[in-house]
Amino acid sequence: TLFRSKLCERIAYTKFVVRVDSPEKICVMKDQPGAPPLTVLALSFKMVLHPKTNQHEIAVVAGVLMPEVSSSTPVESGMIMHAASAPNFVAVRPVNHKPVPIGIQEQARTKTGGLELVPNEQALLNFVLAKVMKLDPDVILGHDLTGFGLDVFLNRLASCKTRDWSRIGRLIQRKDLNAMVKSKLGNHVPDALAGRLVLDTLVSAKELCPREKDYSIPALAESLLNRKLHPRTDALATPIAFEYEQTLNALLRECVQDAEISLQLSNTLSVLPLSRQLTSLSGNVWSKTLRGARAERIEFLLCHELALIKPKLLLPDKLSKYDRKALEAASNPGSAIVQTEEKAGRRKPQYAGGLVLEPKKGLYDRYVLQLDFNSLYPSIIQEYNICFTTMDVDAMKNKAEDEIELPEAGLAEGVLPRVLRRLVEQRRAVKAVMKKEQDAAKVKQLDIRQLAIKLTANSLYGCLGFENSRFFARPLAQLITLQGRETLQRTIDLARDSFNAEVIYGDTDSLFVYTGLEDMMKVRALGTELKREVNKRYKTLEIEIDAVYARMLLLKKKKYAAMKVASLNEPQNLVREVKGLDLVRHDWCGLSRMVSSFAVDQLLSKDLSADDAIGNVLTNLDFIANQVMTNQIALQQYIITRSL
DNA sequence: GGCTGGAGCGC
DNA sequence: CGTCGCCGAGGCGCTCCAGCC
Repeated sequence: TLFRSKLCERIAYTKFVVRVDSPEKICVMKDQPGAPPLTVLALSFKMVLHPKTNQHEIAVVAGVLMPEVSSSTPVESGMIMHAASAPNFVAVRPVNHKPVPIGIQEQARTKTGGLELVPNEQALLNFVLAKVMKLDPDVILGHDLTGFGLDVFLNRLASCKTRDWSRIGRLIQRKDLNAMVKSKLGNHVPDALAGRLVLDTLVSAKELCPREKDYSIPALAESLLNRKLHPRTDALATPIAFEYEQTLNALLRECVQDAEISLQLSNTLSVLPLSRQLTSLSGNVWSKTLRGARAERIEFLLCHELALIKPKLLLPDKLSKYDRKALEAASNPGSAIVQTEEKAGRRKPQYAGGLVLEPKKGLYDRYVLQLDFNSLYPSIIQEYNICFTTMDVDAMKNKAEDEIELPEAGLAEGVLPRVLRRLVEQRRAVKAVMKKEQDAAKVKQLDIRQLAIKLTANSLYGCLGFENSRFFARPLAQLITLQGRETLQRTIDLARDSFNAEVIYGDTDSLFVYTGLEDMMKVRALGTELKREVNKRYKTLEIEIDAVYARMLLLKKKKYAAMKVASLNEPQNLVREVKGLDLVRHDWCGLSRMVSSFAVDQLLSKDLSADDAIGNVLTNLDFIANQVMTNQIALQQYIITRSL
């Protein structure tokens, strides 16, 4: 039944409300007309601290609107530039009861740059609510919205007792917002914004670019958008910046730029098309995919898969911590209840993980060959048909690792192997399209998509070992990592025994072989031969030549640096790769990283003997020490970043 | 000197 | 109209550091 919203009881701010008697009456349309375009509103805030309450208050809001965004195809970059050149609005209010500078007042009067001047925070909040109502965006987008911006916004809406606060979403909500934001239970942003998608580019970037280390706007703008930004202030501004036209103008520009950059990041990463595909893949709710809840995606993926198999199976209950404790207590009535301190951080490991070889430390100056298993854990699940449908997980619950046995050969393919096989097939298809694609931008987007499929496949294993997951099955996780360790060990033994190869290091799914060779053709031949010998032992498991290094400095487990041959056809073209060393860690200052980087460059230099390299390093150390003593190093170079 | 816990990496 | 639900979080391995006994 389709109601005009005004005629029925007010449920939503939308034009129409559709009410369905039963979920069974909902079906998927045949001949889908294609998804309607989305309206996207990028928001950005600047906060100040209230001097007495020490609470965040909102002082500036900027919005950039992008209408007619497709959720199926990536956005062309031209459209973003167009949207960015005209911010939809930027609003500012006086801070600490001091009027904003005359120049800013003048800008607001003449509406230059869409600037709006409002008398106080309450008015600012209402201004935003009115804008959101009018523009009615399907997607509200911004950087760190869920962790900061919208969170503070909701808190301010509550504190200022704003009328009809739920206009920020599409559902009319009369709940007491104050009670909502003050209850300790998690994040209320998505609930408050019911009916709109919340796209937090910080959350998305973390999921889609796991190798990135700095997820701040300037860092992401540089690495993903190739844009170097001017040094900027924090989202938390100082009140004094509101007293001068120049500093306030800079603040306003920054706020608009943050919204614009966030919009560009979302487009570059194709967050909307990608999250929509991921959602279709797992059959969960889109807004949850955007929240980055991987465990829930896997849960839905498996629930749908289980609904298809016959005979039908009961799904495992989803147990909360409380449920699990109650069950535990019921099964051991005599035992005392062990109070486990649940800390927010990482717990102690519950089972053994990957095998890490003790490295043969040193500087290697001839070719090193690196071989990697492709998607080791997903492959193992498929190779050995590991699944709760092929094994009696309950019976193994309290067994030691070496008592857990592999499923018998010849059983029908389990649910987990089948899901993974499908994911692998899809990823292969994406990669095939990528190879044919000429457009570099589209290649990048396809690359992100295949990465996302890979991440989904990899997090399946993670969810088996995750206590709060519906499909938590520690014995399976244990068996998978055990097979991983054995697979790597067998490969090392084979390399040593059949090829007389010197394995100098290996971590979980990789091994590094010192070839002692200087002829690339021979290195490739060895690699190919090793690969063939390993792969013929398995159906699904597959090892590949991951890299060849011309020089390698191996220091410790998970700490090494090497010159990687960029392309096997051009062995002269080398790229530095550094893992785990101080110079890749943010908890060391810039100066330290610089010195460390110089040392690594010297040691890995093709044209230098080790002695000469060491000599240069020592000279450089003296030079830098002198600069430090004579105060010639910028203070910036001494800053370390570390969370507490 | 051994132990523990936290941070931040690697996979 | 308010209450109820009380969730919301992928894994382990390793090094380095601080702090404690």
